[in-house]
Amino acid sequence: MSQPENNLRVRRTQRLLREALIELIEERGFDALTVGEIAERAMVSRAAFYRNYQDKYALVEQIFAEAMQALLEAVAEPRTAHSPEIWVRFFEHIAEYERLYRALLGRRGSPWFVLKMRASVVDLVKEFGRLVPPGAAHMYPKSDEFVPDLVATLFVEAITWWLDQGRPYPPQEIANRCMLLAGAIFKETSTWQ
Amino acid sequence: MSQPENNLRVRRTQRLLREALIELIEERGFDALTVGEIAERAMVSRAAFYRNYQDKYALVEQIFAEAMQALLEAVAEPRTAHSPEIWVRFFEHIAEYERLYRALLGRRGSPWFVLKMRASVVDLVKEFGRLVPPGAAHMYPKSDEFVPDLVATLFVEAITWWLDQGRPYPPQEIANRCMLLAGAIFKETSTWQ
DNA sequence: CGCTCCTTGTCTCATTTGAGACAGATCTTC
DNA sequence: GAAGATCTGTCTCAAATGAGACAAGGAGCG
Repeated sequence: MSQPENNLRVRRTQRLLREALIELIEERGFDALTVGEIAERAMVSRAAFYRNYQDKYALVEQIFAEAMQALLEAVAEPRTAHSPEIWVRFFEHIAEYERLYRALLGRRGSPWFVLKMRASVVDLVKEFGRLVPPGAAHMYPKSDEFVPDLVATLFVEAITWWLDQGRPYPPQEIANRCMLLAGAIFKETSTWQ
Repeated sequence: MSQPENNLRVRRTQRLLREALIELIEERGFDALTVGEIAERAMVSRAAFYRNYQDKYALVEQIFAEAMQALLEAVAEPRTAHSPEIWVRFFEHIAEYERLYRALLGRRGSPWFVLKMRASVVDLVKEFGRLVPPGAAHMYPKSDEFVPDLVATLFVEAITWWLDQGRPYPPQEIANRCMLLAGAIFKETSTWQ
């Protein structure tokens, strides 16, 4: 259902369905959509939809998974993998996929995505979190799940705000601001326990 | 090959091919394109291309024909069909299909389109030409093919200029200027013979 | 409750398509 | 001009899709 499929027809059908879904989320919101509507917009039969995806959630989940894949790749570039630079890459990725994230995280999306997004960012923060405030390594107890969660919430909130405002400043700057805020959280919580 | 086809797969294939062609004309110019390239961009097999079109010229011809159809419909709206207003509709249509006309008429297009476009506009001018300069009806000998041709050239040239400049002013104004110029031609040639 | 309307998920069969091979044309490059 | 590559246009067969029907399950409404 989601393994790498190299058949051209299958890839095309899935691409058309993905594009149709994003369009329709923008127009009417995810919750209001029916499978038939998505298929019609994609110029694909409803039967073909069900041959490719279990339901509309499976479709959006694939979209999401691919975006996360791309996000990881953007963030894990060798040269930047171990510097605060990764958060600039992070927001550059968001900007590149703006349409997708606006649709999924915005008003017409669903709280569901926000939760999934946050979960993904939590993983990122856990892996790269020590790099957030330059020089603040190991400042929070590694076993503590609360701090990464908090920082991830901050980042997701920042994304939606940033996109809603029409990206008032460049990735570099929003990344810096987020890092400063995250740094403050790190410093505060590092004195706990 | 171009009769109304209501099969969803056929319509989808043709739509994908049309979109791919426009994209590729923008990127590399019409002449440089191969059928295989167009098919690949469209995510359609080369075999499917040939099942739907004789060659790339047939494809672009269909695109062109559909645009002309839309142009005629835009121009022939009942309420405006018999007033100089049609030339405003004309440029509004151009603006709506800007991407298409830029691709076809611009540098990356082909002189071929310019000729086809001019031919279509000649027909328009012949049908509605008397409306160009308000009150200048019947000012040129109807059998004279030269004047409509000249005016059509003027209009096509105006289109490419207008689009290349990024549409410096609204359809209303470019239409007015063209009508004034056409009017001058009409007046001049009306004294001939 | 009962009724209607819509959506879902699944199925079958006809049809369009994709993959790939092919000969011949055309373009490149030496 | 010869050789190698690329493109064209056509073909075959397997595979994915489209049309349409179907039962089941809500959702809205009187």
